[in-house]
Amino acid sequence: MTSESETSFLANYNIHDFDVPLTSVDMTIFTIEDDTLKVLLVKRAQFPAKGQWALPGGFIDLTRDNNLDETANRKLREKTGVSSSHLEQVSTYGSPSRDPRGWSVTIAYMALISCNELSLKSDESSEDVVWAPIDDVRNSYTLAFDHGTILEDCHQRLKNKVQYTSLPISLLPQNFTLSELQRTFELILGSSIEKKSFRRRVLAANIITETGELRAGSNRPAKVYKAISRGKQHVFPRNIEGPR
Amino acid sequence: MTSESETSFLANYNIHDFDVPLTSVDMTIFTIEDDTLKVLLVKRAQFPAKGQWALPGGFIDLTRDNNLDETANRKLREKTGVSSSHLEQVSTYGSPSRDPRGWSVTIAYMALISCNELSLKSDESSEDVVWAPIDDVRNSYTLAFDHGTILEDCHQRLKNKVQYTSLPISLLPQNFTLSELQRTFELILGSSIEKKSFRRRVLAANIITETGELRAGSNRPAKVYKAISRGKQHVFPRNIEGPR
DNA sequence: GTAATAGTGTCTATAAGACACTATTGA
DNA sequence: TCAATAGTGTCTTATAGACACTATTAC
Repeated sequence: MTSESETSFLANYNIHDFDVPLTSVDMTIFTIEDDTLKVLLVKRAQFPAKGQWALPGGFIDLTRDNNLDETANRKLREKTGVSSSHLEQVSTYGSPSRDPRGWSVTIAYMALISCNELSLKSDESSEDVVWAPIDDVRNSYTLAFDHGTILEDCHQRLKNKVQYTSLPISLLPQNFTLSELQRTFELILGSSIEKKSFRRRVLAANIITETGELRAGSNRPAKVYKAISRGKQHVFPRNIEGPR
Repeated sequence: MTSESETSFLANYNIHDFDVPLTSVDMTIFTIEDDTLKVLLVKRAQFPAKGQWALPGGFIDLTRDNNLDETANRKLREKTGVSSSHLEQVSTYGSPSRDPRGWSVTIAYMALISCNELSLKSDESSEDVVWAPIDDVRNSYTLAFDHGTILEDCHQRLKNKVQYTSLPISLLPQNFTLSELQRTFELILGSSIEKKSFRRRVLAANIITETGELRAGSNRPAKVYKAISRGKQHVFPRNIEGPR
């Protein structure tokens, strides 16, 4: 496959002979806490944009990462301690002006995690880490670079996907009740869902199974379910329509 | 916004002090010709993978491109002469092994164009340019790098989108009949669509309008339509289901 | 007239929304 | 008993598939 002259071409090839953009990975990490959809923000401890809020992210480790998903997973682990969850590449952004260091490209990932399986970690790159309610970000946080746009695009992707996939299951702990799942869908969708429709739809899709346990309360106990294949998303052939 | 110390940080920052991946843009350009879905392939005139078939693409021009879409549009123009069409970012790929020059990232775009508005152009980077029928690629072409995977992912995206968007309109000339449009959907979908269902769906969506012309033939002439807003895709709330 | 393709009428099937209903718990 | 939430029965509505039907042209 590799001819003799290709070998010599490669021997003489030096990546630094050309101008290449800076390339990084940024993460929009969603969770649900206190009945609210939240996103992970870090206060940058280093230049550029030192002291500003931003999405967590960083450079590809060329010696360790074997692909972009590994970079994203590494970032997720560094900030949250979580290693598995729904991880999805959303979009890639590039321009000469989005970072003051020059032409830069960032691959944006969206991650969904259950808030009770994690422990937030600051590190040398961030002086503070918070779960910001998504609705507060626009008013209470000024995000560095084009992270406002990236966050909006990821949020929009999540809102779209709640309409035709089972994705929000990844925001819950392993075990959950149908009411909890419905509430999660409603939080993302921003409107209420009719209970019977929701249950029919989810149960007919054959993606969750009863654990046999019951969740007690001062009311009728709810059946506890878990995903049949955790992390896999079901695609429905029809959107949730919402109230008519 | 930019503090005094950030300014000095940037003055001392040299992108070449760090290892950064090679970054490129690759294009999967679809069209329909001879009642067949085809994809544009180029035979590489330069190392690496000289002489192999590949998707058209290349490096970001840091002095001219203002964002990644501009890079993709430039590549599209260089190869086909077309400047406007449906252009959509599909996915970004990165690994140390996908290009022999080292850790590399490529942003993959999908473009849909009408075959009668274009003229294929070879240039110094490609010794040959062809429209390859999508079904022949797997058997008759060995693609360089990971372009086989990229092509499959883009093709899958197109097949998914035909089920719930009006995207295939972008594969036709400005004017078209409903039968031509239906045929286009069927080619991508890989199965027949019931005529009445298709017409109801498309007409109810209010995305095309009669031009007033008729397409003559040795049969009843067909009404000629055009897109109301060319390039914009309609998203249907339900998938095409196909034959029961 | 026929062949061929354009275009319609209308029935059935599927899955969502609406909403009233029953069920089961703790206090 | 009541309050509260879990869970069901069943009617209506919207849109897709099936398929037979009519319409309009060239020859």
